Amino acid sequence: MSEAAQSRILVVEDDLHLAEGMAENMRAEGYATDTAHDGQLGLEMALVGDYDLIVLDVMLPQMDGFEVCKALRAQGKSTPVLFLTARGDPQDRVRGLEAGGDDYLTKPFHLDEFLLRIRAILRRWEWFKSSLAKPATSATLTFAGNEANFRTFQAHAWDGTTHDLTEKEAMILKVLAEHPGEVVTRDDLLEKVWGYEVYPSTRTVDNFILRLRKIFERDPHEPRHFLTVRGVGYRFQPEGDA
Amino acid sequence: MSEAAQSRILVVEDDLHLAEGMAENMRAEGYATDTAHDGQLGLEMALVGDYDLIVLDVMLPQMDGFEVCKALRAQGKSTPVLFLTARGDPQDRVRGLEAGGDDYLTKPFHLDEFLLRIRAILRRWEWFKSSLAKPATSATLTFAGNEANFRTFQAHAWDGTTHDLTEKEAMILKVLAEHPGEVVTRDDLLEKVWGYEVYPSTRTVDNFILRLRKIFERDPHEPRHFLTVRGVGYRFQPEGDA
DNA sequence: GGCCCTATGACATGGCCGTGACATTCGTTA
DNA sequence: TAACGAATGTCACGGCCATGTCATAGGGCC
Repeated sequence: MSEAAQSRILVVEDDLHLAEGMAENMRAEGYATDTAHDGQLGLEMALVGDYDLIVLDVMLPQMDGFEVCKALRAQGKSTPVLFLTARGDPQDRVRGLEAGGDDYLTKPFHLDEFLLRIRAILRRWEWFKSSLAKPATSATLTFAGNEANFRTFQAHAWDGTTHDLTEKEAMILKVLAEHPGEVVTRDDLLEKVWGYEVYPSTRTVDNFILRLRKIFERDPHEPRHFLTVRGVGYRFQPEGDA
Repeated sequence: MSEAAQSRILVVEDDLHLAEGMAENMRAEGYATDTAHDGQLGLEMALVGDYDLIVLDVMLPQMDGFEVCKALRAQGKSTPVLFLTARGDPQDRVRGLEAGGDDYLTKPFHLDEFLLRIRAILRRWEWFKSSLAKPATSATLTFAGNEANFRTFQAHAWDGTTHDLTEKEAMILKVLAEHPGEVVTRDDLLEKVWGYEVYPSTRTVDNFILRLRKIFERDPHEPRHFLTVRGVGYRFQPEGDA
């Protein structure tokens, strides 16, 4: 598993045996895992480390899982949290969601299910999907006679042609569109679309910009909407000047 | 809650007070509820009535919940069952699943949690059944010379052939058809069709897409209606382009 | 026991994405 | 203003992974 895009997971669980077991299995799946055995330490690590997911036991020494999660959120950390709880306390699920958790699993659980949840949470484009959830408008981007639909992954260009967008194309377009007129760094794009600590070589991003230009620009060589800001990144300009 | 497609729920619980409390709350949520206070009666009602969900206490006079469930299944009833059990017996969950139950909740439980589970279980079938309930049109899907009837589970393909759809085939088709043109994730399909907490391995979904293509596509190798969006999911396109 | 439906694994395949090479443009300096 | 270096534009190739596809196993029901 030599994935460059290795997800970093923090396991906060006081049962050493269980913690190590989970960590082991996740490593086998290609995740990079750290463990903490009490809430206090867990919180510190979560705050400092740049994790993609935190697996958080509810019953913990020092500080229980809910508190850890709340503290995290209070500090502005939005790392996804998967709660683990012993069965028998039906309120846990509700409390977990209230505390800002993302998912919830009761012990004892099946390993398969555990890994499935993790995978589900880690999907890069959770943000992408969730951003489409509510306002119907946000699922669509319209500019200069172009129209891109993030739900259908289809785009209708100004010249009447229709294009199927790929996953990355759509995501990059969405990131840019979310900051109209602002410069978006390559690193911003990489982080949003590819995830933390993934740095495909530099040309990669350019290539996708290139493709977007080819689809949406009247003259790809003379871009009016996907502008380069030399040394910094790209800027999306919905209203092409005359 | 004036849903025309009101879900019918049977509560089998010997604690009269608790039973009435649950029924009350569910009614407030818009469900139609009946109650039975022992296993024997519960089983009879379950067999006769057309319920969408049965909430089944494990500890019951006459006949315990597991037996009721087993008997139900033996009679070919596949109504979803939510078990209620007093805390303390870790094996209950396993026994419940073995008996053919769908979910499991330990007493005492939080009302929110209870309703949450109910909603989750019902969601699976509710949408399917309710969509068939009223407008005759919605029970039928027509596209590109194909016609599928979700009430009869029969499909007439463009080439004149007739196919009997299986349960899963029909449900997957319906999920896709409800979001024409939109990309539907595998996870979406799994959740909608299989229900939460059930995650068949990845290839399963593909196989059903394959079968749908074989039935409805002129050239299954060159699909025009059941399109793949690599890395994301599938998209149903009623109007095949020329 | 036999049938139908579903789930799973193995293998083939095709497309997306990443990479590097080269061309080109921009900014900077003298 | 010309020249040089660096950043970006652009293209084409190839690997890898998601999907297509099939055959088979398992499970429930008759």
